[in-house]
Amino acid sequence: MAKRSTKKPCDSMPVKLKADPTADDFAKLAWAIAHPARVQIVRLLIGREACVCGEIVDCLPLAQSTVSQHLKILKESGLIQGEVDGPKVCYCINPKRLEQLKSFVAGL
Amino acid sequence: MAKRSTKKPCDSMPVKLKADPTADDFAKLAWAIAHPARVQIVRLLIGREACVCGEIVDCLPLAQSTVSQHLKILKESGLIQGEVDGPKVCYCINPKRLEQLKSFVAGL
DNA sequence: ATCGTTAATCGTAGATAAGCGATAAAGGAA
DNA sequence: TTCCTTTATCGCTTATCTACGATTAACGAT
Repeated sequence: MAKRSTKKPCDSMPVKLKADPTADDFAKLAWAIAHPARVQIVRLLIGREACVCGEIVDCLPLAQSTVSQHLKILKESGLIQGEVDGPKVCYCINPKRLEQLKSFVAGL
Repeated sequence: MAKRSTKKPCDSMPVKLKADPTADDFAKLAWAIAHPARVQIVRLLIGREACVCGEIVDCLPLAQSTVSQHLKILKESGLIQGEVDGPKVCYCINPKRLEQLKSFVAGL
């Protein structure tokens, strides 16, 4: 499978790849779902379209503060959004950002 | 956008989600590409189908030992494979594993 | 104003990641 | 054998993640 001496070196890109903003954003999105709890949160939100933070906490075997941190990470990636509703906060998926992630991966 | 009191609590899943092996594997794959350098390495390998480690080092603004660590992480995720070729090591994408990642994300 | 609920933040501890230089291991060449 | 090349690993430092309990902040209700 592996090509050996027949393969030329980095002809097309002999220079160092600069910090690729695309790769940075890709990695940022991948990082957001690079933890099982965050995968589950994202799936949960996709499945029910919106969910109050407390419900998410009830669905995970994690402390409230820990879930809150995961939600913060997901929010910072842009994958989810939180909307204050009185004393509660309702989280939902950001469809545009999700599509961005999908196209990144599909484009590999 | 956010549903409020009209949305019922976790009716469909009131119990804690157990450690979902699917989510674990998903997170593992996402983790592998959750770093810009690893995104670039994966793209590089997809684009040229195989590449000697030294070439990858030449393409990235990182020390050889650092690149080697990233390659190790990618290898552990199953996304890439390394094949020894004399003193060199030729890396290539594992298509099956890549497809797995794609279907995970597409299935979100 | 006070209480109760909800969620974010603080502080802390332990684990892990990221980066590098230096060294080791393995193979080819002289 | 002795070099030279190539890659993995070690040792180390710094920074970040993960998790938790406790506290704070914000809101509704009484």
